[in-house]
Amino acid sequence: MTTSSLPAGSDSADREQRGDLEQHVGTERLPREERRRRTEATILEAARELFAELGFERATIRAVAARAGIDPALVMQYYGNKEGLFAASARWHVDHKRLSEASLSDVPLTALDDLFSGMEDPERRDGAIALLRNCLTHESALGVIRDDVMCEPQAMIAKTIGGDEGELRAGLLGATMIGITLAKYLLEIPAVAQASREDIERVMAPVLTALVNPDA
Amino acid sequence: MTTSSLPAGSDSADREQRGDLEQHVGTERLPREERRRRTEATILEAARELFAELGFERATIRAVAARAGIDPALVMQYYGNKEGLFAASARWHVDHKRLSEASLSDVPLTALDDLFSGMEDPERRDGAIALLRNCLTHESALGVIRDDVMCEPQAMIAKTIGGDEGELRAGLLGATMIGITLAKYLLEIPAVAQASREDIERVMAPVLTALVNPDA
DNA sequence: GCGTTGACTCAACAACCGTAGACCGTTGCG
DNA sequence: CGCAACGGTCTACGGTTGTTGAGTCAACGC
Repeated sequence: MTTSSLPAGSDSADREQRGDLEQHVGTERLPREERRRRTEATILEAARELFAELGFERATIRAVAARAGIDPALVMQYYGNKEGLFAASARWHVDHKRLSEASLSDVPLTALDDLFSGMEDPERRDGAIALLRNCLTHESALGVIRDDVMCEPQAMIAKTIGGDEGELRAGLLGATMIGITLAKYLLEIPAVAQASREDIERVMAPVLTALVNPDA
Repeated sequence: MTTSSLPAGSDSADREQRGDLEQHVGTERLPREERRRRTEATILEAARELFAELGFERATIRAVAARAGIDPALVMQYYGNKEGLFAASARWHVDHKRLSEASLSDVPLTALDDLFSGMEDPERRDGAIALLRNCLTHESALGVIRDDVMCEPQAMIAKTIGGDEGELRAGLLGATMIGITLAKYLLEIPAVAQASREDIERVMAPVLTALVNPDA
């Protein structure tokens, strides 16, 4: 019986917040493997939420465990240390195939589309925000953003653009996309945050076209 | 030399790094007022450097004091608490007059110019980077970025652009500028970081013109 | 049924951080 | 000169954090 009660009076009251998902992973009886998978997923989901909301430093392992309804030590058992937990939490999905197959005139809308669908999919959203939120203050988050999110896609786009300015233009496209993402979803600059996906696409599409295809 | 070694020894051994500016603020004898001003400035400079390099959480008051060559308690005496120190450190200069007087066709280059001159002026650079570095994880840094750096200038630009899309376009201009700044100076995306100021201005000027003045 | 494995908890450690208060020597003023 | 004010240091407290190791109990294979 894994009590869903308060951790009595040990260290300090781990009363973070939540009436959210207080029940421990398995009040129900389950086969070991299935149970393990569920706990792992529960921890990961809690970690993603907190890393996304609070950032790496302020999201404590104790708070993650409390949100997942388990003991802090269990988090260590699953992910080794806080860094490992973060590495498993922060994820960004890039559609390489779609991007490499896009023609020059399709690049702007493809990029915008990838961005929005990623940020508006509840499945991917928290992982992406966790990554973005920490990319300025956390080394490994920066690494993922720089390499997987920026450099790699940029290389493909640069090839599509061509010329000796291809890389620079692709880089500036990436910078612009990051800027819009941050402004809308992290900084929540009103003018951008309140705008609909369609508004932004309509305004930005010709602008980005002027960036990647200046001769058009 | 900006090595940021982590404290190796125990609590009492505050031997951070040395050789840097180890001599205390006044080995020399100075009038009280002058002496006070100098220590204050020294602390602020050390704080700016560390907040810019490491971010708010990882930049400890002990490390700031060590870099300034003084006692940690003195920092508290000058700035009240860590939050106060940060508020005094993180600064962004916006040239309101220049921006409000710019004609529509001048807006792009004015914005780019303000950005670069701010980031390349050693006097303002660290304060700006300290602000940017923490704007995703620190509430008061976010407040300054959102209000003073984004919203306020955007309102002026929106007025210059006019129309019912003015605010959105001004917001997206701001988002783009932030994106380029982060990519070049914080994330250090190679394609953008290695590009010269002139390269970026040349490529982006017509693009930003298409954003703020789509009818041109 | 029984021993073993594995999921999970409990209690604690060691380090570090921001901060407070007592203390010291010099400077400035009457 | 003498005394108050001030710049500055020293020491320590209370709290939080990541992390560990021993221990508990149900699930599993035989």
